[in-house]
Amino acid sequence: MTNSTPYHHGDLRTALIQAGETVLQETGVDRFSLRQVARLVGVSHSAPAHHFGDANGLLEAIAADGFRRLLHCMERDNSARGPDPTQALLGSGIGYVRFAKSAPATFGLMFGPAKVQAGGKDCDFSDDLQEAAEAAFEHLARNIETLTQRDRTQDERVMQDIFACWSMVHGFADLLICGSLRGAEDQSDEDHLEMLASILLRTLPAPSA
Amino acid sequence: MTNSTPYHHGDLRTALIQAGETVLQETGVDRFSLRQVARLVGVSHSAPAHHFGDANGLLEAIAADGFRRLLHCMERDNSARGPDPTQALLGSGIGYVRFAKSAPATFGLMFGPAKVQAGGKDCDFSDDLQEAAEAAFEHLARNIETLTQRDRTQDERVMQDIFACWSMVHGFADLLICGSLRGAEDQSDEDHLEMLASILLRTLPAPSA
DNA sequence: ATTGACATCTAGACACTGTCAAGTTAAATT
DNA sequence: AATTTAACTTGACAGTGTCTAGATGTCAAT
Repeated sequence: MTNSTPYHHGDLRTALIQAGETVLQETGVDRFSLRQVARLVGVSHSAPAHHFGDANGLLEAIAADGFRRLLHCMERDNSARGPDPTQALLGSGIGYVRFAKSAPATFGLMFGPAKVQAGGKDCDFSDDLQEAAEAAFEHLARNIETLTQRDRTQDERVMQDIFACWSMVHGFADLLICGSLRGAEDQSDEDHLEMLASILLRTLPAPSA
Repeated sequence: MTNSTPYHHGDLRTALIQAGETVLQETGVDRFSLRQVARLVGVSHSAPAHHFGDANGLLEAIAADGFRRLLHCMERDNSARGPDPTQALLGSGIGYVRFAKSAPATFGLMFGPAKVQAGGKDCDFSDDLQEAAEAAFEHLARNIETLTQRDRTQDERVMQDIFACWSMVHGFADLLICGSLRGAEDQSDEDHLEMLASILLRTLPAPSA
């Protein structure tokens, strides 16, 4: 039945997430409105509440989706750089920044005020979020392990390497997004990524020959 | 005239900034409300608009104040570590993170969606913000210059050193705030700072002897 | 096929928000 | 002392999140 306005939207949940992300990018987090998302999809204003409960519920779902796409970006650029561990890790970092620039609002949401540990009544969304976030972390951790050829459960230094690398890439992405990297403003996107690569190379732990 | 409710609040502007920061920390950015700030100070709901115009105006003023306090924290821990350039720079980084943990909501605001380049009708607040932000940047830049004994206008590598150092410290602070540094969750605040110091030490450019 | 349980969505209401226009009061200027 | 100017209040409007109750479709069991 292809009625003009069917009572049951086929797959409202994912449609809301998609529309929500659109609204998020266009209007920013502060102007984000559940009702506007509902309007965009073409459902009543309180339909989203039934799927995501709270307004944060939708944002959490968007953030979880963001983490999955972040992981995808990292994996993509990681394997695009060939088998060398250093180059692969460099690729992951570049993918990280590339994603942040492609969806800055979502990126800010993912690492914004900690909604993860909020965990209200419905913890399933939070669980989904946490799972997606950890998957992205695992990708980075494994890459550093293969680079240093050490196990993070055996050697404490590996954890420090992970944090160091992650902090650098994340900070670079965040500062780039909010426009604080003044001197690099007039440069192109590729210049940014190249710069990240060069400063990352100096930070990366030397590969255990 | 110390009347109970004088018509003219002595110094409403700074009172609003102070109360605004309190509300920001307690309720988060999303639940931040101009009216609540006005209520807390004890003025009418539209009094803030007269001082800051937009709602973003107050947030910008809070952010500018945050940058000044950030600089203060950096300078404090910088000189507390003695004259050695490496130790001094380390202190600045520690001060950076210390501030971020003491006022996470303000910190998130400062590096959030770029309001700086918004620059609506009243650009004075934005100018103030930009000025305060650049002052903090200058502190870091000068410290790296004295460490490497190079001029950033003469040598391009200095700019890369600055970005590398800043990215690392900023990323560490941001990840720490949003609770993404899982392995370091059970540790105390001092442990966090110590860890930052050790991973920073490996990143910092070697002092030009 | 009918029934009833269930998930999905709508409609209306409430308190709250930001912002605008107009009015009121105090202070500063002349 | 009169008038301009700044500081603040009051009231109104549209928009928002969320709650409650009701309408509509779906599906399994009888």
